[in-house]
Amino acid sequence: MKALSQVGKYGLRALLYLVAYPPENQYLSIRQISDDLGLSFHFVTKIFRELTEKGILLSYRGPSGGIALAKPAEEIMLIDVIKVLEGEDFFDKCLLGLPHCGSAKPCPVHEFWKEVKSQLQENFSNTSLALLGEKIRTQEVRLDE
Amino acid sequence: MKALSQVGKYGLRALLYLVAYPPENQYLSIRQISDDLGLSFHFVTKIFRELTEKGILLSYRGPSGGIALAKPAEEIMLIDVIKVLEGEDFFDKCLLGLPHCGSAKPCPVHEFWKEVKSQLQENFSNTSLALLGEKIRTQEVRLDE
DNA sequence: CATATTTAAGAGTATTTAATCTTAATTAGA
DNA sequence: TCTAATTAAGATTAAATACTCTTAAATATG
Repeated sequence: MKALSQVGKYGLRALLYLVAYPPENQYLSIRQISDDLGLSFHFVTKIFRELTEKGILLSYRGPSGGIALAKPAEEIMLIDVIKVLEGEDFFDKCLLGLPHCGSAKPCPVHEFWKEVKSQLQENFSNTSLALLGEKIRTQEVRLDE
Repeated sequence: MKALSQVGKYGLRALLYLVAYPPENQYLSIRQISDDLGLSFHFVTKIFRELTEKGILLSYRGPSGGIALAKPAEEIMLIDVIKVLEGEDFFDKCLLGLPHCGSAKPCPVHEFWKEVKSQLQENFSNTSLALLGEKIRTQEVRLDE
């Protein structure tokens, strides 16, 4: 199941890299992230621009410039990132693509799909980048490969 | 969340149409299904060919030809259809696209995503086309729009 | 002020997915 | 046997997504 686009996958991985390995009091360069994760520098740059415009990242140009979190990682929830990268309507879509599907005109799998989306949304709403960053640092989970 | 491709969405809708409104002892033409659901005849034909090759449908050419279920609708589970239309690995993919993600090398959202996929897989495994067809016939749910 | 380093912006290209079109094969019925 | 109705097969086109490239703007440092 391909739930996320490449933008979503790469963006989330690159962002988590920053959260897991933040430079102290300074910016982290996109080049280091993209090289370390084996992602396209230009593609990551484009994705980060979106995150910067939407207030999740700060960016700074010039030598020793780069990007940084705009807020403490404790205050950024996974759902905020997903909604920027995949669109605000990420959790609103009918599994069969029916535009008027809803409680009034449910599609054949509406009720069940609603529950799945709700579970996802709740989890993403309660998971901070800080939590995931910590799991990465302690090597409980991995960001590469 | 775009869980299914157009092939999956159209294919499932078209198949459910057949299940909900089966002609007695005969084939249903693809033209009637695609016209009624407002889908491309050629696209649906291509999708049905796949379902025929994989043993979910029977097809018959010539006048009063068309397609029919290869087995009783009670014996066809949603998961069988999804796996044909979206690939056998539909439930095996890492949310972040990491090829080696698994219990040995989990990605940051592995555990949670595993549960979501498992819930989906279980539901799809326990839902027969017959059940959904009945819901459509009784207008408890809808296939159009 | 010159240069190197970095992100910003957007144009351009490639790949994948979606959809359409054309022709062939099959079959029923007049 | 002819014609119309139907699916099969695959070529072709269109659109969306995924990248890549080039140039501009900002800024630190010598």
